Amino acid sequence: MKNKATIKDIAKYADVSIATVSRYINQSRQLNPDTAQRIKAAIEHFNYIPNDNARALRSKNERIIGIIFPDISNAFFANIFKSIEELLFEQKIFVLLCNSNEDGEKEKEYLYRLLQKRVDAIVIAPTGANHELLKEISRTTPVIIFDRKQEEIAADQLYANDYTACSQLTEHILSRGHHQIAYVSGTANSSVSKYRYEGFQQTMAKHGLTSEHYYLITTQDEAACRQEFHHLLMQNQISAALIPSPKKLNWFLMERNQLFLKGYRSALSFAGFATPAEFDISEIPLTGVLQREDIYATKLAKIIINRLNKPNSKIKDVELKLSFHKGNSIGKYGI
Amino acid sequence: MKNKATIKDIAKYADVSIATVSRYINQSRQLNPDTAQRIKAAIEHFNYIPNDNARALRSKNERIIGIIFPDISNAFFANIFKSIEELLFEQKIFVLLCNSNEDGEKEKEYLYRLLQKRVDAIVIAPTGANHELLKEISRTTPVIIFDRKQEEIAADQLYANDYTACSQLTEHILSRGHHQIAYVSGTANSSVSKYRYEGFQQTMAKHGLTSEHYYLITTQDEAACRQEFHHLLMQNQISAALIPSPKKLNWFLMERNQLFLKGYRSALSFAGFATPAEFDISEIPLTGVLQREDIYATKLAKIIINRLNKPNSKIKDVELKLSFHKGNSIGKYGI
DNA sequence: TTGAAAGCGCTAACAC
DNA sequence: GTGTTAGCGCTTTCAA
Repeated sequence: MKNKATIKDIAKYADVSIATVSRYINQSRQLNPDTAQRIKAAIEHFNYIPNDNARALRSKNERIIGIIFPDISNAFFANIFKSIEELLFEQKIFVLLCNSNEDGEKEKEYLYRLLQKRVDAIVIAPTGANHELLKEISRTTPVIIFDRKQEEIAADQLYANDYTACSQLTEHILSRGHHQIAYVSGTANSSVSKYRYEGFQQTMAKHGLTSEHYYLITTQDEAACRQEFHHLLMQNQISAALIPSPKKLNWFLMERNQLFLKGYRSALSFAGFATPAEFDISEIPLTGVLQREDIYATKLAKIIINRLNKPNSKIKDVELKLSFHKGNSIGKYGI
Repeated sequence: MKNKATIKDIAKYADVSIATVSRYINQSRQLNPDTAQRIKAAIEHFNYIPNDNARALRSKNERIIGIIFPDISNAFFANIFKSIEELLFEQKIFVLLCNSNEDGEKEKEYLYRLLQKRVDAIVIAPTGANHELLKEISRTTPVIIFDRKQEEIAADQLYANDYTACSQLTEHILSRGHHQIAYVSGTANSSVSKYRYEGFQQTMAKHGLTSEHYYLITTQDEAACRQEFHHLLMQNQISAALIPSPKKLNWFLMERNQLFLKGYRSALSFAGFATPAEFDISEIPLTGVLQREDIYATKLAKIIINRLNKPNSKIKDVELKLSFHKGNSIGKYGI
């Protein structure tokens, strides 16, 4: 590939200095119409496109951020990305998208690489493995922690009221008479899973129900997890399942549909955390906590853009209040 | 945020020249162990991280590519991204992910911005609106055209045998006796949709079936499209539906499940193009063309990496041969 | 309104 | 082994 034209080529061709060309490009000063015309012609002649990196090196304004998500094929994160991308595009901000794959080492490596690229900010839904590193980075580079709250880090954070929401959901299940409950653990180590589980556990404890009264499913693997759901739907011991993750709830609904279509009607009640997609595909009105990606995305984009424009503004710590929808998927116990 | 340390700071602190620091960082030469030790200490003292942009400016090696996809929330593209990201990560290549949203203007703007960033390559599943621009860009920057073949552009291309695969699928439907068929159009303007439609249409024509013998659904909007599917499933005029897009096939399966669960058993046969996910969620073995994202991704990554390492190597034009799976979703006509 | 020159943070050729 | 120096492509004073 041949070398691209530089500002020098333009200057020489238009018979002006490079400073003048720069002024033309940035429209930072009035130029003699004649000069401007010559520069314009030169730019067209060479198909000149300014080098943004050289520009950034000089003027310290990258207009690039890095986003580290644990799993971009997870519809929740994919939808978040899509939504904020739109808002960032308008602000002429580029995104280096990184997939940590829930792997602490990979996440760490990405953090270093993003720092080398001198991104204007790092948005991250952290694995939890690099807590100290994030704390340190946040002292010199804007860090925005998304979805998974990190305690004791002085950075913008946006997360949900996971503890409370899950606690309320548990209360509801109990109020319908269920006392043998299956609980499906979320991603290991993530704060989201932790808080939701605490919400569940402590609410159970409040009602005198200990770990003997619930059945914990900790499998993360899709096939194995669906196998567990299968068993759950076929038996009668456990009367309700609490699935506090849209992705796993989706698997559950798939599994349930399969059985349903084969003619098996399970009596198992269920509830969980869901995005609009799961509410949509469930044929029975879902009882659960709705996580609207568009709301997350709008708030997240706002925080990002604000941080870039006002690097020294006060740190934001936003807890999204998720609302709890009462459907029919939790039946009255025994009926 | 305070300014980051530069190579100068390190040099001064370690009492060496910046060249020596550079050598230490790049391990490009043997250093006196003592000197190396002092530099190491200085780097730790300042928490120094080299500026990759300055480096790239000098040595012309960005190790960044741009990817423009039409819809990253589409599971097909999200999975492709996830898979190639893994391979690119190993090669220390960053990705600027751009969502064209099927919008030609936005795509055009992204193309210019990527050129300004001097990306090493542009990977694009084009809307089709910027054909000429792409042709021009491909003369100076490596362009890799994915999924949607663009005629007459001298760039690496990876796409599927859409015409043939869809033609075979149509043959199969006809061989089972169906002659009143619904065809669901894909994305407007995309070459994928075009070739698949031609495959369908010409195969129909070969059997003497013209546009009177099939019912075309062109809606792109999700709700409206599902509404159409609903009608289709409830009536008896049309006996088979051909849905040549995983995304829409997914909507179709959802709609079908809803009806099924409500007790309605539709006699409609159906087939389409599907990723493993759709094969998985369909309770009846699906008849259709399987699009394995992992295969696309592996080939795509290989092309990208090869192009970056050998910019002048011969242009690759790869047609993926999609295989056609015979399930049970196309019943024998009248049964 | 324009040009000359310094310099952003780094690499690489050349010298010692 | 290490330092000096030029320069990547651009912006931004400072002069004129």
